[in-house]
Amino acid sequence: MLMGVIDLRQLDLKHLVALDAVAVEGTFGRAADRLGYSQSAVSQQIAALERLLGDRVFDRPGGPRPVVLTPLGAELLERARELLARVDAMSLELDLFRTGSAGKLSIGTFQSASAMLLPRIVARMRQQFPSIEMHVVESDAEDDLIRALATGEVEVSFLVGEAPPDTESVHLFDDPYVLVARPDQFPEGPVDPAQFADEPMIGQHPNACQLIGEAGLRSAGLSPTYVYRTNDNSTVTAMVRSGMGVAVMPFLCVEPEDPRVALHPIEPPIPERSILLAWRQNRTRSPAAERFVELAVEISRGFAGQLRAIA
Amino acid sequence: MLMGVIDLRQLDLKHLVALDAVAVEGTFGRAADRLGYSQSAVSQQIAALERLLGDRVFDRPGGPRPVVLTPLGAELLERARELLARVDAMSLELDLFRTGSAGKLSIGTFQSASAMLLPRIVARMRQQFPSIEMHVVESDAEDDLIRALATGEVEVSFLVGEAPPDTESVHLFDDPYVLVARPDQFPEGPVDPAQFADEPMIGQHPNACQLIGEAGLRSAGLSPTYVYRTNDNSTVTAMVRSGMGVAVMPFLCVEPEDPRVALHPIEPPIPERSILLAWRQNRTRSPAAERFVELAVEISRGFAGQLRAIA
DNA sequence: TCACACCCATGAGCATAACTGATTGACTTG
DNA sequence: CAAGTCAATCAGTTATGCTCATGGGTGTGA
Repeated sequence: MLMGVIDLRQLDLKHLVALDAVAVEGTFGRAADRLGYSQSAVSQQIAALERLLGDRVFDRPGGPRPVVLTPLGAELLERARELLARVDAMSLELDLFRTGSAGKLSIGTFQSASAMLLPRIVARMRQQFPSIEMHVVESDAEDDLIRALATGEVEVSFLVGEAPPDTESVHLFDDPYVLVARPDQFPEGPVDPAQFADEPMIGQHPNACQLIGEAGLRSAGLSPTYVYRTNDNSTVTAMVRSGMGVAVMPFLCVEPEDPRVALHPIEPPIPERSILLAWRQNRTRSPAAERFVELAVEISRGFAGQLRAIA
Repeated sequence: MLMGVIDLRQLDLKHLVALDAVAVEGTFGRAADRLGYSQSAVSQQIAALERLLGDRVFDRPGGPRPVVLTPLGAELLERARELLARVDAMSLELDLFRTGSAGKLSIGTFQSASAMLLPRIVARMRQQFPSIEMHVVESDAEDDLIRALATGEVEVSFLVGEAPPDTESVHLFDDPYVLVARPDQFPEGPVDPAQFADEPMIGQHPNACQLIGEAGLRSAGLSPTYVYRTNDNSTVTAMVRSGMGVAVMPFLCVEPEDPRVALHPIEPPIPERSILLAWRQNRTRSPAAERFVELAVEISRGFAGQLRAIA
């Protein structure tokens, strides 16, 4: 940080622009015209530059002959142009960033959100803002996501349940738990928890969704016994299909188009799983994050409609 | 050149330094202490930055909590640090250039100078200033060299004879023409031009050195007939050795250690060839060029002594 | 050779930008 | 709720940057 004789940090970028203009025009006066200054101003700007460098940057032959760069001036100009180009590039990049058409966005998510919700949002983002670079951090441990949010590792994160402290969030929708069973196992329509109280259960390894679901079942009076646990949702349905048992899963987690299993609303319902999108409280969000939130809300509305259709 | 919303060319580098300090310290006040400003000043500097960008670069939570970068601020800081590093590098580079310990130097030269003089100077330069990058332009047409000097393609150039207009120069030494003959051809010591008036001559294709030499011979009353011309000096001596003829060459051009040819001063002498080092008049020379001139003078003095020894 | 044209440097005057110091208001914490 | 911390802001001063006018130095053409 300690500089030698020259410390260009005191430099004014205007002076470099003036240097360039004079070098091109060959005359302080014409350069001044071009820049909209008086000749005197340009003279003083170049003088300031030379004071900073400790040496002349132009030879002034006097009379009507044009001024010419000294070797030092030529070295400086070469670097100055590069620097100004860099500054212009910065202006552009930051402008793009500010308007949200470029930038980086890190997103926290968990399995079911990344399975059903995230792909649609990401697809829309990539289509509307192709220059936004997205990075996804997935964890099924809610704590990880909250921590990532707090450290800034992710700027927004999908979460389940209540908004943690120091965050703001939007509620996206409530994801009801549904019963997944063999097609012939129950008549179409709602099923009472009592009807499958004795069925062996298929489920995920304990994570936020799973635990909330189990708590819901217990509060409905059931004591479910799990005969198989896997975090792979298609394996869950496969197990149901094979007759090993039934599953109670968030609607988001099941592939609704699979004709080989039946989905039943649970009636009376067990508490829904609230899906929300959270970010740090009182922090300015990047425009990219704003867009992401907007899109998430919009797409979630579509999901909510879908949910009403089966519930 | 027309900027969008943001034009960082109006930016003051001090503001970027302040941005960095605040980001590191977490507080306007501590950043101010570090920078030697008042808290108010830093506050205003950041405000100026934000005015320029059109958006906040820090979130100010209020109270004793530290300020934190907004996403835009983080993007800016990343680029700002890069830019400041570049500026510091520029300071260093220009300082090295200014003191002559680094830089570029283009040198104009012609055959005999590049054969005998240039290697020694270049060697000393490379040894004393290893970071100076030298570029040599060689031409046996004096006009080319003068033109290169005028356009700035070379900053200094070796020349023969008189200094052209618009140049300054130092006289390095006078290079006498010597007779190159077979060892048994003449008795050791000076030879009168009349003694080899009828000998067939070996010489170079017409260039500055050669023409000056021929003119000298003619003014001494000779009408030399050339039976072989080559620009390769060792071929000239080889031809002399083979008995094809004798050569009159600038002393600089002959390899003085070759025992298979004899060198004779010419007495009365034909006009010497004045060797000088020239540069553009009234132009600031780069420190590298100054060093080069100094070294050239110094080394030429050694040559002059060597010349006196045989003349 | 002399007047002229051209061009940069410089000084005076002025506007504005930048900094200091003191104060205010917002917010957190004990 | 009081104390402490911190950024914003206001007023006042200093410094900087600009314009205008002028001076000096250097080629150029009558």
